[in-house]
Amino acid sequence: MIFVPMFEVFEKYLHEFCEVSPEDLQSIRDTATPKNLRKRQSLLHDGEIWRSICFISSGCCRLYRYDNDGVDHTVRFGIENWWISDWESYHHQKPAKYNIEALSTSSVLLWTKSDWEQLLNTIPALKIFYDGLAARAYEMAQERIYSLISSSAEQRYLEFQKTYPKVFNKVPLHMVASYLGISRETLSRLRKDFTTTK
Amino acid sequence: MIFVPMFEVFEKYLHEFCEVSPEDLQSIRDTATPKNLRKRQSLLHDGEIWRSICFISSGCCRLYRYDNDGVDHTVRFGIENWWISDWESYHHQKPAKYNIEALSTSSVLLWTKSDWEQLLNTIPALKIFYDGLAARAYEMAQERIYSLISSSAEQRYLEFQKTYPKVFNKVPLHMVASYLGISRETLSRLRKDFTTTK
DNA sequence: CGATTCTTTGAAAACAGTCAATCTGTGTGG
DNA sequence: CCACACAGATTGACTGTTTTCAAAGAATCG
Repeated sequence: MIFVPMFEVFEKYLHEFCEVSPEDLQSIRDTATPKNLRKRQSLLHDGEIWRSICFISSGCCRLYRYDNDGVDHTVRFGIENWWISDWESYHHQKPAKYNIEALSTSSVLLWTKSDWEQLLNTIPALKIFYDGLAARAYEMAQERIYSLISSSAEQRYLEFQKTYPKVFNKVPLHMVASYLGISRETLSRLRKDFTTTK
Repeated sequence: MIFVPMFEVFEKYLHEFCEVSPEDLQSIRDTATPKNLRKRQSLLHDGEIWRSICFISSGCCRLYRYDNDGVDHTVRFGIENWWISDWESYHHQKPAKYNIEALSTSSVLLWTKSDWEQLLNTIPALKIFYDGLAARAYEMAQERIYSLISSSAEQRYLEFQKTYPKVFNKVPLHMVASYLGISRETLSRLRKDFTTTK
């Protein structure tokens, strides 16, 4: 069982942002379920209910959704030290519209909704940390919306590469294209333009 | 002073989602600052720090941002019973990248950050309500991102009209175009297509 | 090495942006 | 009450970008 190193990553992460007592940390540890994922393994299928919150200790995942034509669209990536969830399904405990899968071998920590809520209720520092996390997620979403309505595909590509280099280096280009809202062919041609004009 | 009706709107709204005692409600009322806005009046200029949270009692506002070419992009609308803020500026108390203005005669209620935090700390029900509000805002943002990366301009237009009819009917079309990430001319032509083919 | 998966390329068609002009409705001042 | 200004919406002609479809090259993995 590769339990310990996985939790160590989380513990180190948590200590950076949040002061919790050793006892509280123990509670957090006790309620966590570690899970190892192979490449392409699914964590959530649309239609299911997402019952946990999920911290990525290592590897890379994505949140995506199929449109009416069966084409999938990458809404969000997650790498180590990120959280990934379908918040809508989680908050309302209703069937998910989104899917989550690992893009490479990954390990994650899961807490059930009730356990996590319990932790938030009993550990004020964790609640404060978590609220800040949600606030930042919203800010990032707004920034992305602004980018999508105001910038060209080329600008968005460069911005993504610059802002999330670690993610960029871990995911296939056709998923970057999907994330940017353009076709893989267009992305390919944009990249070609850079190398020929520069 | 048109103080009372403005707060009545808020009170009615709050009661729908949140149970607070009369005393708590009084605290909330006491710390609110009402403000009337004329059409085009600004609530926040980029570069300033957004120091309050803002509830719209009546009228219509928008959150927008200028790009490097000086073109403005509407990131969000707000009408009665909505909140409007630059959360990034609010949370970190740093200069705003966004602007907020009234699109028609509007009245809003403002709470300073410290007053609001005080209220959240002393009124658990308000805190729970507020957390839920933030969660829903995030879900809506994610839905919008999905729409922007997966749907055509035409689909996004119809979707917006259907999902937010009240907003749609209050704002000029060129701002709808800006919100959808297309030019006003393109929007105008999309609309023309509907009337000729149907 | 054979089979996926990922990326690139080409050509045509669909789509969206720009610029400039016009049209429409609203409200204001003379 | 009219004339005018102004903001908002539309249109035309043109240009530029993006998609689509089909095919072919890389790269990766068992």
